[in-house]
Amino acid sequence: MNSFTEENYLKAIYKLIEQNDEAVSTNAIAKKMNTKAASVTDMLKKLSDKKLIHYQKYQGVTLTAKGEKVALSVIRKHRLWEMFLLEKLDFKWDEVHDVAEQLEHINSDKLIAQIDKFLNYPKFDPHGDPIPDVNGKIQTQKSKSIANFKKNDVLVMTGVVDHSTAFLQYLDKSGLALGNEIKIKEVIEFDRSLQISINKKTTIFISNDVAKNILAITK
Amino acid sequence: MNSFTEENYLKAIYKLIEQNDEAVSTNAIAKKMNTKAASVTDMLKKLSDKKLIHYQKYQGVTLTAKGEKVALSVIRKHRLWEMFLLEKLDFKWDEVHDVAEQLEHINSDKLIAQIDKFLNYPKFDPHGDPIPDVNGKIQTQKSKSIANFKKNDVLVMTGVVDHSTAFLQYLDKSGLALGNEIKIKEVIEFDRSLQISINKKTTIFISNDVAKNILAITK
DNA sequence: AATATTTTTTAGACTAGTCTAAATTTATTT
DNA sequence: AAATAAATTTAGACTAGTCTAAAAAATATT
Repeated sequence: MNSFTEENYLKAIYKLIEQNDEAVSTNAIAKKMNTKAASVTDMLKKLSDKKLIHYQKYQGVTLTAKGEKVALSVIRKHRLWEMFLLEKLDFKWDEVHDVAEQLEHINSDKLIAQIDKFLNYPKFDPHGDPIPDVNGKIQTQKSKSIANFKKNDVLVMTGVVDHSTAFLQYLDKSGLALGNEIKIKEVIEFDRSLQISINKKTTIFISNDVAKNILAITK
Repeated sequence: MNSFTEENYLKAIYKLIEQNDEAVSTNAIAKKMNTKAASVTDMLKKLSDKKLIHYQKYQGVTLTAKGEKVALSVIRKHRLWEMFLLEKLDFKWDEVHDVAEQLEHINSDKLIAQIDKFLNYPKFDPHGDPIPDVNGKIQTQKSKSIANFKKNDVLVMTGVVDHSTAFLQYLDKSGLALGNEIKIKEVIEFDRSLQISINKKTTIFISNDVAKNILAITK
């Protein structure tokens, strides 16, 4: 078994690799983990001994298959617990992270399998981040503009193309935010404008111009 | 904040005090915690410094109000998590303990309040053990023979008076086990025999002699 | 009341994880 | 290609929790 600390290091390394797709430096890990480079070096030796990372002095690290599996398992647990807190226990987004950071280290295959089932096997969290399956497999799916989807598609908003204040204010006013569930209720043929529902509640109309600037993935 | 280990020591001390209602010895704690007396002594010093226990060398320990509060909070979390696993995630009794041992240390007031709410504020776990409330208050209730209850009472079976093999086999055959929910469906005036349902499923008849030998508390 | 036994504590050592400060290696600049 | 700067590692120390072995205190036995 791996300690909480080891799991946290592996998760941090995974996320850093994900960002730039190259070996990550001791300093980068230290920054992410809010610790000192010397402490990181110590841990890297240990993880290397356990065959969880590829590590050569001064050369940065990558994950071994074994290490990646552990990282993905932690990420899976984190995201499932976040979903659970949000959907079943009425947590707000800003309350979720700290608790999930603790829960992600609970060690019980059955527990996480049942939580997964309880949530009806979600593939993405409300951020649009994919939830790895039991085997660590990730549903990779590129965010697309919601103008590309069709009637009755259920999506999760993951980003925007236009980052102008004007546009963001418009989104805010319309009640659209990252992580929202968007369902395409109607596609108007004439001008490709959309009728969409947000989080199963409010329904709004948006022009094709706006739609093109909102990124989402299917839920 | 207290470490997992400190919480576990406090919980162990609480339970030992509960059993005999007197100061508990270093050895008793060592046995309960599966550790050595020397380790216990070290921890007792620490807990004493933190004003969580009353400790004088060679004299055994009791909990301070502060220490008892921590212990009760851990027990509350443990029992609520057990209920949650059993009732919401289809765990079996023997699968519950190890996971609850981990979950009881998760630190989030909101989380445990929501779990409590989700379970509809249970006062006893399926063992019949009381679940302390947020303030550490325990619903004390003595187990009584089910011959003492009346029609429509909903109970939790907590024990037996007669421990003979014959009786236990009879219980087993009847589907009666510790922790079962028993509802008094009917009390026959004539011979004080009972019609009871077990876990909302099977309904059986038992004689007053049998009823006198089954202990339970109201749910 | 003296001796033996049991219980508890102390002393010193070990592991996991962290730190500071110094040394070493790599990268950058001139 | 030297010199300087930045990144990384090593050395040694610290805390939390644990252990074994030995010492001290309390309890039981004769």
